[in-house]
Amino acid sequence: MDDRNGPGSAFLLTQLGTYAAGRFAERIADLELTPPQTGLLRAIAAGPGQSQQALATLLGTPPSRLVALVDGLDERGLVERRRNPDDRRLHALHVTPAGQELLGRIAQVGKAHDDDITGALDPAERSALRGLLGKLAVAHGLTPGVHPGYRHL
Amino acid sequence: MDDRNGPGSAFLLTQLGTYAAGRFAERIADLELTPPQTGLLRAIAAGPGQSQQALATLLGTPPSRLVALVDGLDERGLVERRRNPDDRRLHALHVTPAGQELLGRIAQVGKAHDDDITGALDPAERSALRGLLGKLAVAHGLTPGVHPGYRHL
DNA sequence: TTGTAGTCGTTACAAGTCAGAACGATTCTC
DNA sequence: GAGAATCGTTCTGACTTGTAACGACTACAA
Repeated sequence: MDDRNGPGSAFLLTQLGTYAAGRFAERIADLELTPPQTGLLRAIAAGPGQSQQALATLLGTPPSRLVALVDGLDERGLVERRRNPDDRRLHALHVTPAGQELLGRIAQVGKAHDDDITGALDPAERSALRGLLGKLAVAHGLTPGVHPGYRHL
Repeated sequence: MDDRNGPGSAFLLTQLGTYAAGRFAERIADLELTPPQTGLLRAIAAGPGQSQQALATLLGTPPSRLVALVDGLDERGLVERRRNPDDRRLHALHVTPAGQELLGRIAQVGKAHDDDITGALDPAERSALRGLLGKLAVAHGLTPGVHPGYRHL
């Protein structure tokens, strides 16, 4: 390969991305959450009252997957399915107080995770990296806060 | 969530990483290769004559998975299993001329992929990004050229 | 030498995950 | 009101993956 120049940025990006995803999964496992559950919980909190189908299209997952995910969060009392009185087919999803409290802990974990990943950089470098990554995310039209991982979430 | 500051670098990293991985998978699909096959082919080329078990531990995959992967490359004449005369249990893996030629095309695809991913940055920014990502990869002890994706490869 | 333990590659098996089709309940349209 | 369409759910089939057993072969010990 053309390793005379070392790996390209794209390769480093996927390498670091999967590494970071793995570390994050380990961290939130302490909260007994999987990455898909975490993403779903955040998506529900970001737009309360959304229907499952709306979330399915937003997250890019088949509706049948959402059922199991919502079930898991519902059974633990983190999320509620409220019947929409105007259209009783829809289930309006809301985060419970317990879910809100857990979101706070998720935020703490996310912060620690971020510090861990970028720990080798000084503040100026961190800021520069953040700017460059944000620029790329915008350029490729990535939805803020949503993973493009079709299979994982 | 703490989205008042926007997403952290770690989140952007996983988001861009999975996105880049998906785009790369699409590109090499034109060569009728999957990402795991591509990684394996490169690993064999990087260290010719290695045994399958050595590769399994290097890539972090169970040996039983390697069998199917090597089978796929072997059937297409890209890779050879040569019997090691000193220890006939081992299969020394080598890339065939056809495999070498395909590696050349993979390198071209990788270059185009890299330009695509970092296309929104000017040369100075690309260089800066490359430096920062390389620093992080070293800090986290990532093996050069090997994905930490336990499931994908 | 013989035999016993250990290693390598392979195969067989079981568990889990996922997408797509089919189904009831409900609503919209004509 | 009747039929088409929508939402959530369930069911089913295909696929993937790790673990465990198996045969071939080697290394070490008596």
